[in-house]
Amino acid sequence: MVKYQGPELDRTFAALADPTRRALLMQLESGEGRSVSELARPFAISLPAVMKHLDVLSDAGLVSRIKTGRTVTCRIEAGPMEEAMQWLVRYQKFWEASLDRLAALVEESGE
Amino acid sequence: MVKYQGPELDRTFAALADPTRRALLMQLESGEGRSVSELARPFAISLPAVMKHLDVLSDAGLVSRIKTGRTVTCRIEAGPMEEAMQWLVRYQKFWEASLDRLAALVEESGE
DNA sequence: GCATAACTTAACTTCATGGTTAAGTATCAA
DNA sequence: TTGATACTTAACCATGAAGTTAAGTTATGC
Repeated sequence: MVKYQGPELDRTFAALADPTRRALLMQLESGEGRSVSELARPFAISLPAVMKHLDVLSDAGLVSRIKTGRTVTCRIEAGPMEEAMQWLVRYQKFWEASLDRLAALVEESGE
Repeated sequence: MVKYQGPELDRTFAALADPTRRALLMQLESGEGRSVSELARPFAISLPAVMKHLDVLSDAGLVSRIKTGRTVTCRIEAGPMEEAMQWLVRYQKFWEASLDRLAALVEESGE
């Protein structure tokens, strides 16, 4: 019973492929919500450009937005990252020589 | 001393965002090398199209190619995936409530 | 040496992405 | 009620990504 996770993984990895979007997620790392303009402030690009990045992130399910009055609060939604990580874990054996305990433990518990 | 890992992560995540490329990597999962045409066979797309995907994968450092005579043997290089995974790990706390052993084990061994 | 197999390169098409500016819609504050 | 704040939408542009077909190289095998 394997979930059909193709398109979701596509969107997740694609969303994470952009440095601006990763920076946006990093701003949300504290777990506290932030407004769109607050998120946009550190960047040199226009507000609409940031909005598009937020669209990509929420299409990928990585960010949720709630409007309260005129401000929109963004929050991180890490669920899709879990799938991405599980995809990567399958290849861990290939770098585990240079890796620490993590690989060993996963391997150990895997079977 | 944090490595400047932006562009590498860009390329890694971008390479993983395509289902054809993920399928190519999955074919290399056994660890044994495979020729280009062997890799291309399962796909409905043309050989040059597959070649371009292999270019993206090797630009991202995820695949190495060695030419022997007229055949090119491809092998998986998982190094860059480790960085990607380490990036994702920072967000693990956001989904760990709903996660299985993996999270628990990583957490346990992590500190 | 000649045909075929295994790639590679080139030229082209189409569509998505990431950016812009300009104008539009709410909402809040005075 | 008017003006500023906070976001949204629209229209546009340049670039790059993913595919195609066609032609070009370079080995092998007979």
